[in-house]
Amino acid sequence: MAKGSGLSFGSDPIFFLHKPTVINSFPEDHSKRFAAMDATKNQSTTTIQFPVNLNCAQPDSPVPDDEKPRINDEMDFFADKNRDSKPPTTDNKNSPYYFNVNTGLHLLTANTSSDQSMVDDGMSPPNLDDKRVKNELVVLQTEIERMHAENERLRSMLSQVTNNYNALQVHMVALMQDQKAENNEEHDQKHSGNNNGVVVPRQFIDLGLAAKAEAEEPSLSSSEGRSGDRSGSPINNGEVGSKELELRKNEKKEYSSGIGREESPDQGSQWGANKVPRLNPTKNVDQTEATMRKARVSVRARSEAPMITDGCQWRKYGQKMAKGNPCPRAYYRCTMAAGCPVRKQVQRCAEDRSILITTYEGNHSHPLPPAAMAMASTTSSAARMLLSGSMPSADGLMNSNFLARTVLPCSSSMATISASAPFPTVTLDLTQNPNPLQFQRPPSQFYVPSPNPPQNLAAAAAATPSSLLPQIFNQALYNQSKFSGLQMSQDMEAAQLPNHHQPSSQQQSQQNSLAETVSAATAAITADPNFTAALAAAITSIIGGAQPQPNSTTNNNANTTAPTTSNSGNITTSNSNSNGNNKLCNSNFPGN
DNA sequence: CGCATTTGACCAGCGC
DNA sequence: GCGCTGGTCAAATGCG
Repeated sequence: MAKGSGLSFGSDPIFFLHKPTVINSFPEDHSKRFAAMDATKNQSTTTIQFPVNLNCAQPDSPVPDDEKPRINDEMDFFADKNRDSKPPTTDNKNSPYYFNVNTGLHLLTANTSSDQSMVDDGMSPPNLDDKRVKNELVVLQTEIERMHAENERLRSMLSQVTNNYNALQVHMVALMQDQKAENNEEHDQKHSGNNNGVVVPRQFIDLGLAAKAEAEEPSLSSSEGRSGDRSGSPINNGEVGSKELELRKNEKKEYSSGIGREESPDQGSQWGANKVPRLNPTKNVDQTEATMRKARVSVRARSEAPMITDGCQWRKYGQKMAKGNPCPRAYYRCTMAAGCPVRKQVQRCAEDRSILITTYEGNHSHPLPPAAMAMASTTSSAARMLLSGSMPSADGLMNSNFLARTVLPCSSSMATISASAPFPTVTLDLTQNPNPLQFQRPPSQFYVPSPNPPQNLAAAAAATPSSLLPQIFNQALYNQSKFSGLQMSQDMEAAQLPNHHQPSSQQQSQQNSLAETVSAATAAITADPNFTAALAAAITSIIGGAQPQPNSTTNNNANTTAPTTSNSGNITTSNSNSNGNNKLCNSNFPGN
């Protein structure tokens, strides 16, 4: 089996393996060994689907002797059906042409039916022709170069697929949004008398649904009085920045006077929108549904850094002491674009302060750098799956499994989905290796066991010092080689979903594969920001996408606004004020 | 001086 | 109604 990684595009076989029957191109005794091996079946052609390897040897790197083909390397040789030229020999012009995926070396084989003499005894030394050997060397050189080009082509193809995947996500979200909006409009016309026919412009959604859910909330359909809302539509981002202060003041007045607060939780106050009535049976169904849509994605990762690097820029707007945790909770909002509704909370785990808990809510309304895209894709996908399921029900459980195994396959052993909280939360626990204890979870949480422990790249990355980075990537590569099998199981699970939730099988397998890659990348990135840059670069090379923006991944503090001055390791909790509320840490970041 | 952070105040939801 | 809690605001402060 090839030792490198492989990537399968869906179920379509790309390369086929044919066992060579006659070897006449290697000066060593490999030809003899291959011939002996195939003497009894030299007419057979075994066709095995096999993924193409994207990490073949570089053309100008010498091939050590121990990497030259061995007898058990037979599986490493691929018939290259895409080659556009035949080797310059006359007796094998109709033969399949093989290359070793590990070394880049090629085997030339004779026609199996016309060159029987070379395989009969299997022990005689090869009849080497110096001229032919030279020719073969030239061919090898050419082929190595060709493979390099092919490698680049495949990378480009994969990059294209990645882009298509993201585009599909956006498109699907848009379609779902349109459909939902139509339903809401019908509903509003039936049940709301204060709409006045005002149609609120739909907000642009980047990757996820949470912001979409905001737009879908019936309350926004009656937000006429909030037209000056600072959140506005992200489409108008350019205006938001200059008028934000004024709008905030106006909003504050409305906020204080209670105008529209209940009915129009604005996007900019998305986190604050949590203050809208929680799961209250006395409220109408739409409000409950809207509440359920305010999904959060929480990431638990071991990190000494004050904040995990997710590729986005954040501005701290508050810090509070939370009940039951001596570590303060910090509140951040995304500042990569004015009006971006995404917020996050950062807090140390009370039980284990080496664990950093980052909770995201909302979806970015602006383009993201690749590093941020990984996180956004994972979190928004998690939220999407969460929102699409009816959690307390059996169906919800099923969908939750589907979530963890499709959207979050790499961290499926650490994915918890809480339906008991006022707002559904997906928790990605990147701090633990899979073990039986992981099942000791509160009954209110659905815990998703790992179907494939080797996929726990996240846990490996989280628990692994940076010195073991190569192993992480080896695992990632190994993980990629599992794609075909994963897709199969995922497709089987997908079959349980209603038809209208299913993309085409090709789209699904494509999305699943890429989602896994993205999830793996995200997990690795979030696990330890100390080697984020290396991870991001390597992951990017794996998925063949654009290189991360230099300042988005190489310096944790350069692209975030995380405090950098309070790394003393001390935790200082101030005394509570008069009502015991709003305890604030004095110049202490929650991560310390 | 501009920007980010800090931090006291404020508000809403919830439980009693 | 009251107190507790979570979340946010915005003036004050710090920093480059």
